Amino acid sequence: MTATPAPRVTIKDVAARAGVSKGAVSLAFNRKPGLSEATRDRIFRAARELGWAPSPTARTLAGSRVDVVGLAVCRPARLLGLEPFYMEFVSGVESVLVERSCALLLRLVRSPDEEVGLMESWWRGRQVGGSILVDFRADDPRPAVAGRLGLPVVAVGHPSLTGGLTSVWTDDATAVTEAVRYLAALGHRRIARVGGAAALGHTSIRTTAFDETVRALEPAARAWQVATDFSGDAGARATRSLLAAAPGERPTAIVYDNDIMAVAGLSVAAEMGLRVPDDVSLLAWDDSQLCRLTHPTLSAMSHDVHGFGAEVARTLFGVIAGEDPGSHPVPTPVLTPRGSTAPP
Amino acid sequence: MTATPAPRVTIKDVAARAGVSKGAVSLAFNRKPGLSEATRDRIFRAARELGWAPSPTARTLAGSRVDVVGLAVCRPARLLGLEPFYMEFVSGVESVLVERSCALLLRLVRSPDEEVGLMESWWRGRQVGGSILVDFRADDPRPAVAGRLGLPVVAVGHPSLTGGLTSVWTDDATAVTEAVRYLAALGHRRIARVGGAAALGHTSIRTTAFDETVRALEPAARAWQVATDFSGDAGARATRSLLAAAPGERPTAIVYDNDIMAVAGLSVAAEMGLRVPDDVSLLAWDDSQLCRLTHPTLSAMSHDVHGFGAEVARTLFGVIAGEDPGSHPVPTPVLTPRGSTAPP
DNA sequence: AATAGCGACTTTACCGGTTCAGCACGTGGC
DNA sequence: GCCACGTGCTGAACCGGTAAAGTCGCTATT
Repeated sequence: MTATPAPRVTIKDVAARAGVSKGAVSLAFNRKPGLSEATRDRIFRAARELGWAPSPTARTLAGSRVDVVGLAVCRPARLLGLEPFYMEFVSGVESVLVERSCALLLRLVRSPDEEVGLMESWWRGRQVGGSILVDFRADDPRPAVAGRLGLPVVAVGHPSLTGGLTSVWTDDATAVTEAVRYLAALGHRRIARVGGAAALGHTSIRTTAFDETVRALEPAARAWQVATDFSGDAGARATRSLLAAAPGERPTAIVYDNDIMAVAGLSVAAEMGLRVPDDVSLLAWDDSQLCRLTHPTLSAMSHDVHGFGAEVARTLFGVIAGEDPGSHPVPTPVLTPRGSTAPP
Repeated sequence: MTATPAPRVTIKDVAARAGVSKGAVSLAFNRKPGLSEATRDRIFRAARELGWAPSPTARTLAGSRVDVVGLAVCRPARLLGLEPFYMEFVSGVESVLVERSCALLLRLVRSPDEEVGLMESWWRGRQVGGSILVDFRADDPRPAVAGRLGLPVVAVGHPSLTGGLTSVWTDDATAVTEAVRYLAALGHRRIARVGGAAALGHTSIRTTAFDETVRALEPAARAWQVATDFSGDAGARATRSLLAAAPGERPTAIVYDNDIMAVAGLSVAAEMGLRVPDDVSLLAWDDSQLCRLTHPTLSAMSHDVHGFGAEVARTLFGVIAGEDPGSHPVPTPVLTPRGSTAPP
């Protein structure tokens, strides 16, 4: 690694080769007016010949835009690794960033406070030109912080949670309603839901929607809901306790807030000697490939997570460009019936 | 988002407040000698009062180190999301980076060529101070590129693959041998392996080790190996074709190269009416939480992926600091027997 | 007493771009 | 023939730091 000292080529070299000043090179590379076609061409040719590209660092320092967007994720790594959602989401974000040769700064944080600190230091230090905010909670401090700093952000979450920030969101309430209606249509009257982390805003939205839908559907129907931490273990525990009731008392259908927990639920059912879907129907959420790998395959509320990430990135560029705050719904998750749901 | 124009505070403000020159502030913040305790204290106090921290961008431009490390991953996003391995690995890397307030630049690329291009532009543009290289292939171009550029890197992979670069690796060959010996000790004589992507170096290492171990063990034993793309679907397909043979001909034990494929295999066995582990034993690799969520639970070759990532990051800092190339083995994956393996 | 040496800072020159005031030149109007 | 103006480009200042060379006062040496 004591290799070549790397022959750095700078704007000055390009300018010299093209026979112009570095100011001209700058103008050319920022597509600004004030240069003749001929000069512009000469500059680009010189740059190509020398294999030069403007240094993002210097550009940033000189006060123009920053080609990096930040994403801080606040969940234990153990869970993150398992949630197919995140990597898929990130890849969607990337797909748009790449087009604008923008990079993604990723950070796993351990607490919301740490995330707020990171927003501040990233922005103050001009490390990012904007940020993606996920996992909104009730009374989330981030909208205020972003506003105070003037940091361009897009919030992933329902507008009711994101305090006036530009948001991109899926209509969880409608999706929950659709899920419950589907199970009810199959004849289920005792429906349970294994929800995600109670502190997260979208979890409460789903919880409320679930409750209302079940109640509206039929006063006699019963609903249970359990909060978890999204982990498979928690999903297994929740399922076990739901299914431990007497046959006439226990739920005949369970909805899960992600697919990992649904997989765990499937295995708990097997372990307890219950057949899926004959004895109990299971419905997953997010619908990663995992849902098609189990036996039986898992019915799921599926949505295009990659596209979701892409939309978030596009929206962020809008915000950075100075667009007014707005609300950007993406398509509602759609029910994909497979082998784990059937009439009771 | 038209908020406060952000009152940037710079080294000059701190210097003024502490009554010194900005050079002195720089000395203080880089813990260099040449300042009295008293002055140093005054400077730090001033900085604290103003909430100032040095701008990484300016530091980078001024030619000192870059506090960013790069990681380009070249696999389809669809697969990445599913491999618990990656996020876990990333979180391990992060855990070390955070201590040095270093950031991780993550990029998903579509081809090895694109990755090489990225290495060059990252390094030329001083976007990263070093890089982590994963997924080595035969005749991988990256060692040469890194050498030519003088880019500090650490290669994740067996030294035989990483062309003299500093490497961090797990002893896959030994682990495969242990896995096979274990299955043989249980009494299995027809053992199959569902491997990963054939193009990857560590896949061939495992393939060779598997072959040799089985052959050495007992000339009469039979071994099958199938290459896949690591996806659950491919794992399912491979399992299906392995188990389609007549009862006396088909393998009684299958080793998988990751846990997703093992989960898929489990479901294929169920779908074909075979009991696990009575009719066929399954052994997973990587051992994420997923292995404990299935029914039966999956026996696995498990290793500390988080710790692996951390070691990689530590090693990278060593390389950046100028250490000579070296080989850093991390503990060999260890067999964790669970419910999916038993005598035939 | 002159000088060397050192500690504690300050000065100054970059790093690689962006930006803007200014300048030379050609053109059209009167 | 002179002036105003637009075009095309240059030069210098600046962004926020780092690093090497320079300054100054004081003690130790010869």
